[in-house]
Amino acid sequence: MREYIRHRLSESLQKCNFKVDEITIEKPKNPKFGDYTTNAALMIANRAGLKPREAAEKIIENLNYDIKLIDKIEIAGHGFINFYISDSYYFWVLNEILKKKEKYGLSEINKGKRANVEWVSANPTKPLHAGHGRHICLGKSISNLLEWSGYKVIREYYYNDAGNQMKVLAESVYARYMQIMEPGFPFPENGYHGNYITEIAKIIYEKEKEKYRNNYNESYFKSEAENYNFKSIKNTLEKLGIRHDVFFNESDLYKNGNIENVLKEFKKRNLSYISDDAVWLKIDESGERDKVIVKSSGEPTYRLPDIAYHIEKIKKGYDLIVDIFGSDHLDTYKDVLHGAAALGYDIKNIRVIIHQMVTFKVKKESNGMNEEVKHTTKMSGRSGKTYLLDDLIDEIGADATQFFFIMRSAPAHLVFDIDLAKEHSEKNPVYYLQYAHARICSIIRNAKDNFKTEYEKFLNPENIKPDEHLKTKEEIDLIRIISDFPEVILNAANEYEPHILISYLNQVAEKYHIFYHNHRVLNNEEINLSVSRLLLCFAVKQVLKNGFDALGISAPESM
RNA sequence: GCGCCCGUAGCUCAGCCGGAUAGAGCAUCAGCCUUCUAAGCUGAGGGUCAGUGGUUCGAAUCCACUCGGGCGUACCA
Repeated sequence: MREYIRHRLSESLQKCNFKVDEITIEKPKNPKFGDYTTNAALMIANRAGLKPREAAEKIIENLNYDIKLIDKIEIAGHGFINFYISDSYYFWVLNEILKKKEKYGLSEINKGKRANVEWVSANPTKPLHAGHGRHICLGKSISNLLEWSGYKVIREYYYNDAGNQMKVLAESVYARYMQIMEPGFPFPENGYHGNYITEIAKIIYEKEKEKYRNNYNESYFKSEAENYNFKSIKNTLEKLGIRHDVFFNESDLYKNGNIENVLKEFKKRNLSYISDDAVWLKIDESGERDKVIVKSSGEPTYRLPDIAYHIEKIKKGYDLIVDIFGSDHLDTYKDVLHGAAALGYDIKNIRVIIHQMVTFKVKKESNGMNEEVKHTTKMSGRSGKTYLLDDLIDEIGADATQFFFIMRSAPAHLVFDIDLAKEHSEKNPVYYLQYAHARICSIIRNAKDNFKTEYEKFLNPENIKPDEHLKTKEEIDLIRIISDFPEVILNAANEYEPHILISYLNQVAEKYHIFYHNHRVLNNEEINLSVSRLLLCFAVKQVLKNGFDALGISAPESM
């Protein structure tokens, strides 16, 4: 509809000889200003030497449009042109929803294109903690949204199984293993401290007893620890319904010589130099921002394999490559992109999403007083315990976890109110949405069980014309809002912002609850009205369901 | 110091590629269940859009500066 108006408008503008670079057509906040509005007249008035209202009149005179779609066009305010869309258009959309069902809202704009989304990519050195949640849930929803915009999405996990960290991990486990037999055995200075390390050591001891006592086998301890951690990570992801298509092993980059090749290329193009026995990558003229890519010890820093990895992704020819990072990785991705670009690779298809950190808020009852306790991302209080993502999911459920982590725009800091998320009541914003869906399911069940005639007509609605029966404000508002769904979901995908979809679905649920409160759906006396309302309910249910799918939350049949 | 992000109702946040009266949830207060789920609906109060200056028909939105907060600025990942 927006595009229709845009086309008609530019035709008219051409006829009037008005030149304008970009006309904006938007939905006014206030419904009394119509369904769509344009400021075209205000934009061109100055240049055309006309008053805005005069320009608006001229535009309308030359406007050619279908009166079946547009009821009326008005000039308002200083020179806004407001379009009022006819109800028959919205009833046509209602029919479309009922036809397209689970495909309603699926865009074809990116049909045939492939997108690679890489996220999570946590190192198998420790279990996922709650702070990881935002990253994980954002990536899940963004991947879904891209699918709704038409992409074939490849979900990828960059598996970082090389480098120094794994060595430290193995040594940490070995130390705990030894401590079972010799409590005084020294723990490595920069070792991993979590309880899970001790847990892994115990498992090894039970399996192998004293086989490795004073007989350190790095690769054995490494692989035991790695497997344990990765299993735990995958298990947590599984709870959130996340499955990756590709696990890309960092170590492969070493095995197949990619790292070395990239290093050679840098050298050949004079983009790197040696200083203090380390290899540095040139970033800019000043040299102040140059970064070490190979340490003096001969080991690469993480930047080098990251560059090689991104080059691999670019070579695969994706139409879109999405990287999702927390703000703590801010500087590194710039170096990585810079490195790839410096070697002549095209980085224009790479889109980097940076999200801010999370603060968790918990209210604790202590001594009868309410004490508000805030934890930061790392959630490592004095107790030494970290708050695991797993525990969060177990405590508040997968849907609330998903919802709360994506309910704010990525660049904004997020305060996660755990008590609110836990609340199984009207306070919890997740349930507001899901409840609307469950209510509809309940009505459909009721129809099936107690309104046989209506239900059969509903399944076979050939002779039912909803536009003859749905006349009230609540019904029309509802039809209007669900007709926006394709536009909104595409917008959320283009912006990589799931929260756009959340606020929209909130409006849908709100309109539905109002409708529900004011009108009874099933009614023995007015069969066709009941069936028409059933059809409307079904369409709303479909929009909610499709939206939940893109967000990554479930659509409960009952609550 | 430098780079990125944020500053909007008591709290958490939308709105930000300029548009008409700045919105939502929570919290507070007042109403609505013999009828398909009250996890719902209706109403009320609550604002110097951090500040100052600029750009223009018009600024929460764009620009500059100031003040606050977060993150980064490693031969850690």
